[in-house]
Amino acid sequence: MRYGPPVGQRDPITMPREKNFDVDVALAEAGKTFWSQGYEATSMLDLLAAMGIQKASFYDTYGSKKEAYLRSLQQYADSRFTFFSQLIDGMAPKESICALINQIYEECISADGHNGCMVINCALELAHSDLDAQRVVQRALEAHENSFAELVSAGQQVGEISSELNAAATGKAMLAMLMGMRVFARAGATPGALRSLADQVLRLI
Amino acid sequence: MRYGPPVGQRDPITMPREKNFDVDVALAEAGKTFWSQGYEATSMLDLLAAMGIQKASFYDTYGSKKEAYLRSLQQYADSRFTFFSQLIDGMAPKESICALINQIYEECISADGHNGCMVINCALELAHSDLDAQRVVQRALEAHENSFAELVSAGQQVGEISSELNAAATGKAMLAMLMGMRVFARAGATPGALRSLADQVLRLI
DNA sequence: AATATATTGGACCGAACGGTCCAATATGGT
DNA sequence: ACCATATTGGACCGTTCGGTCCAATATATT
Repeated sequence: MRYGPPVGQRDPITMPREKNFDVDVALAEAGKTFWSQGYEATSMLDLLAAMGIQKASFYDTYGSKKEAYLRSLQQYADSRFTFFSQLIDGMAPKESICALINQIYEECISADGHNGCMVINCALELAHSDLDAQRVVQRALEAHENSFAELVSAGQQVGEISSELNAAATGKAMLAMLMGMRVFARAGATPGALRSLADQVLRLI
Repeated sequence: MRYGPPVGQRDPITMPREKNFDVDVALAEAGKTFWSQGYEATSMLDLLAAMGIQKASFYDTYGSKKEAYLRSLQQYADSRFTFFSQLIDGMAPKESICALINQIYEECISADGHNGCMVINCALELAHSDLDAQRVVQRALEAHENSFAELVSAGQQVGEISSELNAAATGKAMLAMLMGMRVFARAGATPGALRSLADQVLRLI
């Protein structure tokens, strides 16, 4: 509590200088580096170079390397989920599933494809020992799993998908296979192998 | 203190003292540590404590941290492949596939299950930037993929599996789904979720 | 006993690590 | 002009990193 004169206290009338870098943009650049190299293998020098800011600005804004990592991971997960939702907006259930699979396939064979999925990378590197990371990963996987399950269920209701299937289990299975595909991609699989895998996912419905 | 004359020259007749630790056993202990923590997150202190040897012995025997990692990874891949081969020895094709899936499921829910598969862990952490690691990973994945494909093909020949299926693509798909299962396990999935995934793999044949 | 090697335990190395701190300076508001 | 803050660039910190080296000692063979 401060009872005396407002020495050193913020004056609501005079406003400070604003940040001249975009916090989210710089965070995204940090995320790309973490995504490609992993958490441990990324040094502060790597980060600052990618973000284009100085060390003091980094610690003022993000607190620590791990906090920045977790924030960038959450940002990645959120943006991917939003993107996927927009991608299938207005599509029929089965068409949506096909679109999602093809989108992931395209990403796998793209220039960044060998980086795999940042959530999966985190699942294996950090989520094993860091509970905060594990929470983010589990929520992200759960969200995608539920999306697939709901699409399967919706497809069953409109008659596009056999009602014999267990929608929840099938959704989980599709996600698992796509995760395997991401691992294959990061391990350096050929586009042909990845295309084959993408086609096989559809055999689950 | 050293008594007597200074260090003499090597005598090809007199034989040296033998190592009093088992090189492969110590390597396996190192492997367990790498498996659990990953390459970057494992320090030399971690390694030496797990292996029960001194730093000088380590560098005399294994050369460097990375060489030890690659050797332990190869040892892991070899021992797993041998174990799987023995597991299904004498079994029918489809029975073999079921046994392999159940074996992996059991490992996923075991005490070490949250460590996932060391080959997959390496695929995501090191194979991305280290060509030697990538070679080991790709050969291991290829071996398992071929095993599944051959089992599917054999199952087709004896009428256990529909001849409509593409054996190579199906084998790859099964491996991908099991890889996803391993990722789920390392991310902290429940036994029930993993059981569901194991059951879903069989829907591919 | 003599000799050759293995192992130990720790000192030591240069480099890199994540992180703190500060003086100088730039930039926004009133 | 004045003030509050943001940013810079770098010095600096203690720690840990992977790795080297060495003297002392243990263990094998001849």
